Amino acid sequence: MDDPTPIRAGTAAWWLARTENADDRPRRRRMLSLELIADAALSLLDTEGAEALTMRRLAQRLECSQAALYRHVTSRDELVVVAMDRAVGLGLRPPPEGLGWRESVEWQSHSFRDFLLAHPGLVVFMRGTERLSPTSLSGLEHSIAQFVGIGLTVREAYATASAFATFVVGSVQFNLGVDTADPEEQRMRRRLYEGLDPDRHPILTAHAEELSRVGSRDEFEFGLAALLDAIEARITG
Amino acid sequence: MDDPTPIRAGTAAWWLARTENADDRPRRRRMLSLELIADAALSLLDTEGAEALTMRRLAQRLECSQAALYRHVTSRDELVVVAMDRAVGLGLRPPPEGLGWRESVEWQSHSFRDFLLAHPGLVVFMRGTERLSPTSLSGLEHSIAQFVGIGLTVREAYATASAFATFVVGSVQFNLGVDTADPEEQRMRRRLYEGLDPDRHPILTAHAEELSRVGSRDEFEFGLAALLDAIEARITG
DNA sequence: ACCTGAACACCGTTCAAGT
DNA sequence: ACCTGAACACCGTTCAAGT
Repeated sequence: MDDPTPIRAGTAAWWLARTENADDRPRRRRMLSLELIADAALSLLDTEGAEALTMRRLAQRLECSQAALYRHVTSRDELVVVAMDRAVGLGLRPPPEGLGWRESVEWQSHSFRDFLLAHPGLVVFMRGTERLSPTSLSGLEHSIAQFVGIGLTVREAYATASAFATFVVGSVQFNLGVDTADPEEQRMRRRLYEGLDPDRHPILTAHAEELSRVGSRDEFEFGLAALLDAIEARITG
Repeated sequence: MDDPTPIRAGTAAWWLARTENADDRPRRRRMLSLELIADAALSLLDTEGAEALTMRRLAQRLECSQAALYRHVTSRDELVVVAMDRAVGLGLRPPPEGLGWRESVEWQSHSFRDFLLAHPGLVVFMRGTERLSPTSLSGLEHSIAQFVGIGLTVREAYATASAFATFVVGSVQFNLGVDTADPEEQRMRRRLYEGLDPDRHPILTAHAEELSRVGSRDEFEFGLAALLDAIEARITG
């Protein structure tokens, strides 16, 4: 009696069905619960990395059978979305009181980035499917309100809030493969730049040493400052 | 006689070894080559999606055994990095002549984004490990030169070029899970917003219809304009 | 010298069979 | 009503055995 065309996890329809049915869902006491599974998934990601998130290892950690997991979750994809919803809840921290809008947005961006960097196992799974979760929507509402408060239209505020989220998550994601802060990686990078053909790469060869030390952090700071400047320009004139 | 501590694909050391040894590597005529494998991988990604990139299916497409692939590539990870290098080569198009710097950067950003959107299967695999490939480094040199030409320091130009790459790839990546342009998705999103608690979500409920139509495109345009404005501000003031 | 079949240790998911 | 063992159809990777 399952739905013949299953709804893909993370779509609006999926989150809609989830929030609408929240109250009628059976709430018997059980050993296993969706929350317990999602939290176990997050701790698995933290301790053993992204590749370790398998149904087998999760079941092992929860001391149940693999099949038992499918009682609370229809697929691994769905589990991932639910786990990311929880992760967002853990990562979003309210900024300290009394900051101006710029410092506040800056603080929140850094805070969420630091959270992602501290939990690299999560990052691969952040694909935007957690954006409509209750947790994310609370953050979104708050973020839009902040931007409307300084003079943006609702629509602008929404796009702006989304762009910040996209940039913060995106910049961590696009730098996952390689650790640019690692001195050994920097040394190798320098040798790579130095060894290029100077005719075809005049700048990279000439500034090999300096450029080998520029990393994902610099990229992030530049982009963040740019986004903040753009808002400032828009509201002042 | 293999290296006891294998070098991770995509690190500077890996690209270094690859470019330094390029000339001594045996160049016998073979049916199979690294380029052929990488291109087959890309076409597999295009026609069957990201999950279809397996060694088995690739071997099937190339009419060889799985084991034969490991003669040209030490692991699936390495294959992915090589394939992404080729993808970057396909995606980077030189801008039309005669554009100003702003229009040129804008054109390049849109052009690469459109490439990624047209080949969604690739995007998951863009994790920054292809940044040091010969193809990417050519693009980087060109991009830095462009920014130095309008007055940025070499270091700023490097961070700026990286931030653009990060933002373009990141924004596509963070919107992979859900198609915000799909009318059905928009309709569901509207219902989701409308159904929220108006006390806790005053803006989302009040502007549900308008906000349900804002998508990843708007995010991207806002962020791109912000980055461009920031450069403009830096060089004029 | 080059390639392959077959195996190994894993996956996600299902379902008849148990209690 | 709930849970599980065992199976199914897949993975990436290795290697003895072939030619």
